[in-house]
Amino acid sequence: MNKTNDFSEETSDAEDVFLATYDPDKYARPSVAVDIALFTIRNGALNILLIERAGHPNKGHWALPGGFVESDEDVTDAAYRELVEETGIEMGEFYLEQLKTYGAPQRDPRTRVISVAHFALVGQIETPHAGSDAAQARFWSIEDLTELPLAFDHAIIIADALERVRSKLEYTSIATSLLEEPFTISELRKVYEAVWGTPIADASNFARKLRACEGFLQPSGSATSGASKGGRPAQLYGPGVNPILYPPFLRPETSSV
Amino acid sequence: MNKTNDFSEETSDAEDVFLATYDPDKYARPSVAVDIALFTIRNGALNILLIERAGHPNKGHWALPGGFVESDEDVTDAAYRELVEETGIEMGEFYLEQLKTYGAPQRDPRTRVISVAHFALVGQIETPHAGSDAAQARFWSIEDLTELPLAFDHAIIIADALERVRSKLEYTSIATSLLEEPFTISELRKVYEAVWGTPIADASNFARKLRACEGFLQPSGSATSGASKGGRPAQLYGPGVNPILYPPFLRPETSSV
DNA sequence: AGAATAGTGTCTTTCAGACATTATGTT
DNA sequence: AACATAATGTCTGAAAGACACTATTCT
Repeated sequence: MNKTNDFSEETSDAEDVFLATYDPDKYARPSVAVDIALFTIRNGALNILLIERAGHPNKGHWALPGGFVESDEDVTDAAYRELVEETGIEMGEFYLEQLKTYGAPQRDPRTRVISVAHFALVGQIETPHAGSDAAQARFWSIEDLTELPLAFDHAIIIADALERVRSKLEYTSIATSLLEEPFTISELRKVYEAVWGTPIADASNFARKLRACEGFLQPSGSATSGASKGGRPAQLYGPGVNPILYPPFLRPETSSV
Repeated sequence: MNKTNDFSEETSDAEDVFLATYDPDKYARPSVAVDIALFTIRNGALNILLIERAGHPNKGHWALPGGFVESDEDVTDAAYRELVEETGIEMGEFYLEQLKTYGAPQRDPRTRVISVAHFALVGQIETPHAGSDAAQARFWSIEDLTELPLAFDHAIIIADALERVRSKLEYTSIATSLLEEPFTISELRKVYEAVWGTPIADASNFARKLRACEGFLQPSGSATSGASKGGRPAQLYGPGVNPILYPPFLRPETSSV
């Protein structure tokens, strides 16, 4: 294994044995894409942004927004870029995290596409216009997805993203990314209820627990006033310096199964 | 967007706008590889399999085993295949799970390689022979890695894999994949101590908690006999039908930070 | 006043963790 | 007998969850 071409040394992630038996067809390079499950709260329900496919295959089915990774671009940077391009929201206005990579060979029937899926969370956002093509873009309530035809393996990606988000609400502050600042603990509780799809039995225990976790919520000092249906004004908060909720607030058992 | 070539429809994971402005250089297809962090227990310590690089770059540095994904192969299947090829262990003798995808553009200085990292757990295993090339393969204790030069971004991958494994011991049965069956609860506890790098304060509470989780351990009915330094024989177990440990057994705080 | 929402007090149950005790084997 | 390891009993404190009660606003 001491050839003089550009690949005389074994590649970083493979061993010499593979280059020794290199077959350009066998190792044809796949396309690498990112798909993003963007969640937001609308009318008290968890929503996800989907794009209707204008062409075959899966014409008329709904797909996650996404795009190809550029040749000199970090994979997660590609996810940020795509989300900004397709929704118009600004960097720093949303939370984004890598979810999982989907690499079944036939997941796209036309050509090999390996997709690095991400999920994103945003507070208020206007409905994005469809892209420069004819595809339609809109938010769908999570509960309505069962009746919606979803493209490719995107139903699985969405299910995995949902489970990840639901799980991370238990022990992190990501729920605050689904709200504008400042927010009340009641508003935050309603986010939890929307994401988990189940009511939290005791609002006062929820609030007490979050307040007890040092640095988790940052009190703004001010409180709500007016414009409500009555009731004592609530303290306003922002996310604190501590993104970890400890002890965690676990989902009711009915929703975790 | 109604051309007549093979890409007249937008691709599954990208939007028409990208194909409309398609630039073959901009969207040059990267190589996609898998890297595997294979853990096992040796002499009571957590070990990881590494391969010494024989060529530049990073000559003499240690790297995770891995290889390229084939053109018609699922990404996770590639990880299984590489592990079997490079270690000789059989399918079903180890646990494997996708970890995370690493896609920084310069992570391999020669060419764009996006790596889908996995981690794997195995019980007893003989030291694998190096591949067909001159590279050396051996297990390293996790504690010795600080002094070891690691190739590319593999130090980060290993750190992420370690954290994932340590975390999943708390609420799943994956630790049993680091043992041969049947095993005693003491042996399982020593796995936890090796992975977490910290002693479990009270062995009896640990055993009681695992036994209390229904279906987590499958009693074999028999017990150890002889070949020990004395002491009451222990019951022998295998992994049960329930892979979730609930309530979880959390790490001592000293090791989780 | 009455409704609505925010927040506190407190009790019960569950569980983590410490530690003492019993059980059963080897040397 | 002495020792080693396995397993049980029991106590304390932390936390979850239920629920009664107080606080402060709007209509």
